[in-house]
Amino acid sequence: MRWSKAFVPTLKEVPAEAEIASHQLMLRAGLIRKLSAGAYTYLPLGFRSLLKTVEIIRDEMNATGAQEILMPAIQPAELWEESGRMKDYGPLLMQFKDRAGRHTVLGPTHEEVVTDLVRNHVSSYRQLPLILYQIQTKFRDEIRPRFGVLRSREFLMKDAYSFDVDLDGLNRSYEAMYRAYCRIFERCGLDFVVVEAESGPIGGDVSHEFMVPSDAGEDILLQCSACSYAANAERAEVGLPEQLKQRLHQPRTVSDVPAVQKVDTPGRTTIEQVSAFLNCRPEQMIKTLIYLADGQPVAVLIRGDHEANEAKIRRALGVSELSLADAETIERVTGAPVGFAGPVGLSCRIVADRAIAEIEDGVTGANEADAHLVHVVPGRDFPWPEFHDLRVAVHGDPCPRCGAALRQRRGIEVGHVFKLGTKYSEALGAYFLDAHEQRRPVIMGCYGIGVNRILAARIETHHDEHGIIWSTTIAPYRVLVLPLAMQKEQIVQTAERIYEELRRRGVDVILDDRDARAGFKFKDADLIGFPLRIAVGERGLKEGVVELKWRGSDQVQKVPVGEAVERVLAELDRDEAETQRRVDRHGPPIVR
RNA sequence: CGGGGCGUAGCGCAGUUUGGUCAGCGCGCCUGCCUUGGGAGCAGGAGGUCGCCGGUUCAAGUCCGGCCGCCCCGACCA
Repeated sequence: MRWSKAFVPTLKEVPAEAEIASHQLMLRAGLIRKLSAGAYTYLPLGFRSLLKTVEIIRDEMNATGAQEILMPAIQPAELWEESGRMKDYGPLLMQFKDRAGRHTVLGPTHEEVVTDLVRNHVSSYRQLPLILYQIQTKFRDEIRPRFGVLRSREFLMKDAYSFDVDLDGLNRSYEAMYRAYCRIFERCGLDFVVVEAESGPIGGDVSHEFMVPSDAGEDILLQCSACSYAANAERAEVGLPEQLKQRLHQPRTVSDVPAVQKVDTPGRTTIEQVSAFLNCRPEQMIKTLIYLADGQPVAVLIRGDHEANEAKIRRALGVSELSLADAETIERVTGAPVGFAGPVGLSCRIVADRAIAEIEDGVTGANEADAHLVHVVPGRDFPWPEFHDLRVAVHGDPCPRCGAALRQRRGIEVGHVFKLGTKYSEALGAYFLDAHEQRRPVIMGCYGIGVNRILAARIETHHDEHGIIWSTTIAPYRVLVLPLAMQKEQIVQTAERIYEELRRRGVDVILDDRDARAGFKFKDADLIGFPLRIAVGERGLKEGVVELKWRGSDQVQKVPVGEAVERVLAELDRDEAETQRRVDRHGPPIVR
């Protein structure tokens, strides 16, 4: 490509709308432009990177035996009613009625459509296993699109779906996808970690996320400082030290805590307000949350400085529906308005996070308006409750595997794999006949990659004050030939020769043939971040050399003009081999 | 959806408090000269219904009302 003919609108100044590095650089380097909130045009350079990423994904997916298909973005709403997901996915769906009045949605994901396909065309165990995938635009009416392409309303997703006859088959498919994902992200030049995850509205029980650690990430992950445990904060378990474990079975007898005392706390309903008003620490407070668990009120006790984890509560209670109770229910259950609930004298079921067992002299709501209780001792003033891990894990908590401290960091989710089981096959009726003529639901898994996010994550984690630092694998062009002065015949001719020869040898290369000053071209080159730069200038030519420089390095290699092309090819080969080594270094996946 | 901020030329911004030489600056763009190893210099020039609609006023970018768009924070009693 000749730069003079290319549509590459770079920006010297940072657009006001962009806050994080990747967003700013994608705009400045002329990779994307915004149409409206969460909707972006990919310009030629950005689109090249996107397509290269797609090709890597396709290559690795095909290598697993998965088969590529393309499903419609337009989906009948009935399918979503049928799967039961209209309810919990509803607000996220872009919906419309077509001219015939048919309720239609734009696909945010394709479990329904692919399961419909399979139920209609797979009826025998002989047709399984099967993995189908597609790379397609997804639509989600996000609450708040943000950070450029990191959370957008329209984005490119690779979604794969596996269909197996039994759990062993599912495990094999899952592992194959997991392995392929590691290879894909490694090839794209991402530093990623795999974490245990909550499956959310997709459903299923086992799930892993592929995270690129970065402060710009929206997810919080907890990683053990000693062992290999890593999990999304939504999922992370809190380790149980032996000492605390003992205590859970046997309330300590405390003799030096005075009797419970009721104190006035007019209008103080939050932990902050009460702790400030009564001058106590949030760690002393017993937060009492009234939930409706499958319609039944349950009081959940959480230490004041901790946060309840609804997924954990749901699992601990063994219920499918869980939500915080409405004001009316709270008043009925506790006898007090919202903000004054406490476990003392409460008649409904009570479950507590394990940290409650360590409170010796607690503060909690009095189940009476404008009043709290102090000197509350669990086991003395209210029955010793059942204990579970019910809170969100935080930095410093013990690892559930080895007890070492968990470290907290933020991460960008680039991929997610789920073991779905039979959620969709049963809801939509995807059955097959096994070898014993038994009718059984297909066992499913699903596997997603946010393609746009790969670009953003790479940039977010690989840039400097001058611009982007691409991996050669997904850079818009791998090589830039940069003649320093266009009015010097010899410079232009040399640059042209190298450019043409590289093209002939199959290298994707761009020639900056713009009649601009050298400094200007250098700035653009660094901003976009073409990995390998060949500068052709008067100074070098006097010695018969051109200058080779990798974007991420300070080293400039002087190479005789005649050897330039071979050297570039050798450098690219070396780089490729290095990538391959990194990919191969990934051993068997950590699938639990 | 709640809170906060913003909307003036392609980009970044000033001007709005106190209505009236208030259509401005820098970058970018065009023309010419000059320059050519890290976003040069000089001269000339093009480009804006001041987000939209309505109101107040002799007069509105500026005041009032409504709407739209964009960005950031936060979302289900703690």
